[in-house]
Amino acid sequence: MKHIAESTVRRLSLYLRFLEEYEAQGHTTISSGELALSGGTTSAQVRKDLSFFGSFGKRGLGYGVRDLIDAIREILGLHRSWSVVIIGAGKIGAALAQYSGFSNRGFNVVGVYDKDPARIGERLDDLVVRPESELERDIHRLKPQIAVLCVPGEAAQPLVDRVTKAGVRAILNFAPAPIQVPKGVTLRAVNMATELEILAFGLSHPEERAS
Amino acid sequence: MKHIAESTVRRLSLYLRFLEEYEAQGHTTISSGELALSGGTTSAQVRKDLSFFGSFGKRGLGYGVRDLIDAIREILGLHRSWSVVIIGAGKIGAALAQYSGFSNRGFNVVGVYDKDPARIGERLDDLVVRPESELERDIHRLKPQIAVLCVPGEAAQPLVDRVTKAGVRAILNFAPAPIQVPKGVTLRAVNMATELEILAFGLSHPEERAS
DNA sequence: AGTAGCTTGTGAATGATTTCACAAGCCTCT
DNA sequence: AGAGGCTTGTGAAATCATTCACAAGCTACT
Repeated sequence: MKHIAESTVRRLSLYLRFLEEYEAQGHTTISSGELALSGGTTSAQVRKDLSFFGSFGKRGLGYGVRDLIDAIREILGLHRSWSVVIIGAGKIGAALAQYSGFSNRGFNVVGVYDKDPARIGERLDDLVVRPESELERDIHRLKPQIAVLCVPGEAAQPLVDRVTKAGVRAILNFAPAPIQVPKGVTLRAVNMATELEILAFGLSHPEERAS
Repeated sequence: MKHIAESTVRRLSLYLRFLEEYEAQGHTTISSGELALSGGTTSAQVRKDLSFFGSFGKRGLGYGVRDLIDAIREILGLHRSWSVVIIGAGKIGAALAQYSGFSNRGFNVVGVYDKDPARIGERLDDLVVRPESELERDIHRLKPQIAVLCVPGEAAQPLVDRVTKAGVRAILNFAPAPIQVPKGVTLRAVNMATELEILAFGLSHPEERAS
């Protein structure tokens, strides 16, 4: 299979969310044009995105909503569940640990960790904050594939090194620091400062930014 | 000025963060190659990114760290401060309201709002949660440029309509729903489910994803 | 069975972004 | 003052992503 652009994967995720809503409204079939509206894109883009993975529609008719949901879930790897550890039980980490959007989309939070003894033992719904020193042991036992990092910037890289060495294959980094991962590990970063700064740029240059 | 790609702006924000760290370490000068390492990019990319806005380096020498910090801050629109309202004082909204990374980078949170009477009046550091019904009045008075949305998906669009009508020019959307904004308003969305799903895709297709 | 009216799937064309490659310029050393 | 060793800034080339445009295929209707 050819290399797939991140923008394509991101749009598939968006389509999926819209399709689920659309199905809940009782629709059974949808055209690429309707789906495009939800994602702010074009019908050709929708069809091209899907075409990388196969053909899922019927000419003249469109796509079966349920079939397409299943197909995209399969493509994204959501036909199975994934285990997640959250590292850092501060404000953001705790908020994520209790965020239901995680668990009810097939991402099971199997552990929350912190360094601070004051936080260890704290309950977050049905999870209990555990000491960071237990990370390796727990990762070997529970085999989480994903680690979500919610620690201060300077703590991020050493923790990434530890969890990747222990076998974690994907990192979602909320820590405000750029990090390096070994080959074969997928990394994504969400940086509040960057998001705000992109907005500030847009506000400062009204002429040359779209929308 | 030509249209600037979002990817360029995103990298500038990254460079800025690295430069600040680099300055704190006592360096006064830096080459495009060194700067590229921090952002996981190439020296040519760094120079091209900067070239859209002018020339800030000295051939043979590199860039003055302080000068470049000032230049990028100016480009991004960070030489002034911006006012932000946070809408939704649930877990994520509250975490953001108390996140110091906001305020100490020139983004002043001037208000936190919620619909739930149980949350109104709650203190979050030096902010007090205010009722959503006061939004329009406060926006006219305080003139925030940016609204950060941390509400349930279905509540998002109506709130966006209200705040943009009241004069907000930029939206950072954490609500798990796609939203529409009028022309002239800058929008960014951060969606936890999408981030995790991109990771899941990476985990499911190890051959064809980079890194 | 044939026609009309849709909509998909996909090469080709366009547009955008990144990378290359090198002339121009600065500093240091002799 | 000239040579050597760097590093920038930038057109041109290459790569990557999106949009176009149309043949192919399905359904419904006559």
